[in-house]
Amino acid sequence: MPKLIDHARRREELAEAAWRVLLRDGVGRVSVRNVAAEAGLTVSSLRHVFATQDELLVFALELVLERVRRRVEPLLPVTDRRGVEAVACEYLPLGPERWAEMEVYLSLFMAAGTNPELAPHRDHAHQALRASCRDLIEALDNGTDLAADADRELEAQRLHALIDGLATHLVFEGVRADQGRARRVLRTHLDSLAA
Amino acid sequence: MPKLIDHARRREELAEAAWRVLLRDGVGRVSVRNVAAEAGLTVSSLRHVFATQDELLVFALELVLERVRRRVEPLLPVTDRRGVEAVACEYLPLGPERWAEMEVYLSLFMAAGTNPELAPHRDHAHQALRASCRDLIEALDNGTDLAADADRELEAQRLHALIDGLATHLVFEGVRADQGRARRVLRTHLDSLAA
DNA sequence: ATTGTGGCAGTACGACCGTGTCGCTACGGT
DNA sequence: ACCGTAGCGACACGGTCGTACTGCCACAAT
Repeated sequence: MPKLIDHARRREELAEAAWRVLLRDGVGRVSVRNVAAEAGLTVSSLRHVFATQDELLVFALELVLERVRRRVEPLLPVTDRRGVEAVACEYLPLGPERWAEMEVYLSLFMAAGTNPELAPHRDHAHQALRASCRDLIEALDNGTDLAADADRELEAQRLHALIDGLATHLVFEGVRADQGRARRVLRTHLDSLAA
Repeated sequence: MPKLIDHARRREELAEAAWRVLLRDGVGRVSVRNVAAEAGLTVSSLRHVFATQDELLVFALELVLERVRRRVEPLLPVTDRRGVEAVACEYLPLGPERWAEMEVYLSLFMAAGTNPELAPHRDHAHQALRASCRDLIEALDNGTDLAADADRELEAQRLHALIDGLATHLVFEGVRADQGRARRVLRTHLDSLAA
């Protein structure tokens, strides 16, 4: 065997290079050439690790999802109102790094509309966030922070939509959007569920 | 003067051809060549009307916004709870045609992140929808359908986020998403504002 | 010392891109 | 009847794209 490479590490390096290209030049410029150049490698090296462009895009999306999972996991299981807010806030792009992740996430989500390779990963992430919202509503219910007559499934969908809407707005409004405002909207929403 | 063309009409035809290309092949395939072919014209004809690709994209976005304005305008001014729900529902992509418009809208919004020509139009549309949500909350207030201690501006932002979140979910979930569900979530939200 | 192979560089191919430019054609204004 | 010009067809230029392919090189295994 000749020189060996840490494949997992290189995959992450290339995916992060893909993020930077996407953030700087848009999802349409995420080509194997541009990403390889951004990572300081040749196209051949990139294609040793990602045989096709789609593999690269899929991994770049999965890396975003994994980063979010990694942040949320230590906060589980959620038992009280405070925990619900902590997890929900984790889904919002608060801070430049998470803002960048959200931009990548949204761009690849839109790209999944016409990219069959991306679509299953988008759907899985969408359903996972929906399930997480169900858990959050469930936690509020156990903690008596949810009105007795509330429709749990419907409230999970409402929370899911609100989180994605707030996140989308933060992306649209740029890195320097008012993040405290988004937090306050989320807090108000959670408060209103108890009434 | 030689043969004359209805410019306004042709601009709309070309913009709708651009929509079809975007929906079928993705925003990355909205090139002057593809759009011209979709409209059954030559590139030269297209470029007689839209000198550059950016002009075409901007007009395609503006056409979406104008269609929405045209639908909402006859519902104004909003005075009661019923009117609020009618206008808010108009912002959701209920039905295949509006679903397509929303997909175009979202795609071009994301593209605006790295396209300076598109960015002002995105910002204007974003602020216009925010203003409309403010009006809706105001209407609820006048009709005593808003809790007395509610923060109007914050509630406008919450409604805005919920609408965009629901709309985004309907786009993600495809044309055959459960639109009645989205309606029910919206109704529940408006109901909750009175409590 | 030989050898097989992972890693990487370079090049090539065919396709598509935005845009500029030239020239023809047909028709409205005179 | 003539003329200018809007409309449009065609082509070229320089660029980027994904991907395939060849060949070199260093090093682990033998």
